[in-house]
Amino acid sequence: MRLIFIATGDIALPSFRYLLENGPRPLALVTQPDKPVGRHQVLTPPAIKTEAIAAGIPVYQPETIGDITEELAALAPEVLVVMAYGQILRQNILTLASKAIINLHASLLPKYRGAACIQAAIDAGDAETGITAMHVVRALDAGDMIVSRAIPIAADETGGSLHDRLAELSPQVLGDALEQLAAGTAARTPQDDATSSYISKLDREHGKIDWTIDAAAIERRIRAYDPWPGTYAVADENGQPKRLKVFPPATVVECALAPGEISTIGGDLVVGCGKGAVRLSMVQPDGGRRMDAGDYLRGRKPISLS
RNA sequence: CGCGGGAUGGAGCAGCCAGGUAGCUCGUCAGGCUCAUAACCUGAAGGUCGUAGGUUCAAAUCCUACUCCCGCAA
Repeated sequence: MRLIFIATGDIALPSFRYLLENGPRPLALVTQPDKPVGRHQVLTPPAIKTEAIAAGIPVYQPETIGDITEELAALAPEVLVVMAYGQILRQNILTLASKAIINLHASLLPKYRGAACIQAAIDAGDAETGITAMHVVRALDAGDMIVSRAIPIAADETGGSLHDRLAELSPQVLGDALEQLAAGTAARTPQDDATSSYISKLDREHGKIDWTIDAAAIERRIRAYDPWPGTYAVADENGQPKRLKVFPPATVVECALAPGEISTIGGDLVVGCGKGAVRLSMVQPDGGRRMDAGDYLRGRKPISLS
């Protein structure tokens, strides 16, 4: 089967490797241009590009994928596989493949269409999530579903750990979908728009903790948003507002504290929430490195969090 | 050179602006007290104050350069 792989995010790496090892070998990889990364803005290629080059797969990095429509058409692809590419595909790309254009999405659709689907599943307290393979249509993540697989979400699951486990699950879903497409037995299950939800892209500001909500919800969010976009509070250190990043694990405890009020009993940092309280174990103050909450309390003297 | 914060015994910090004995909260070790303790008391060990220069009678502190860590922005 003639296949072109379109992906940027690391979540697509295991699926790409799967194709390299088990076939069909991709005719080409389309990925986003190298981007400046980190404090020094070093131009960095996507990891998947590096692997493609090592494997001798041709790589395209157009600013807009529509720019290389002709080059891709010349490869006469039967199937396009898209995963975490980061660009909306135009109509002329959608009709490029003779057989199908499919997308691997990290949720059990129709739940959590959109970018932050992994975080959303943890944040909502879902018992399971998964990978769905579906046909790509013009509406984002709304195409008919081919096949999906689910995995349970652990009690201490973080966005990072779930991302990695879903990445490892993806090749199985991809394999299933390709096999069914080749055999002509692929399902086309329409998504129920009534039960769908859309999750927009997250940025750091989404990580500001609202201490007026339920402690259990805060604990889930701390896990869901780790490592991206991360969660933080604003600590009042003698009248100076200081940003305090918060990392898992956090635990829900019974403690009568007002939202944002802190207790340091026993060396722990316990923060009051709208309902209940959370004990934070790992934090990172402004200008400092990540440390135990107890260490933080030893040197800094926060009055409250907001 | 995108903007900013930081480097001080094992941990987290103060001291720096107005140079003059290395400090705080812990930890570690030894002893004491207690039915008991992440409790309390007593004592001890442990620091080239990131690196290299400079100014000075004298530098953690002032000046210059460098290294490393971190946040923001992307």
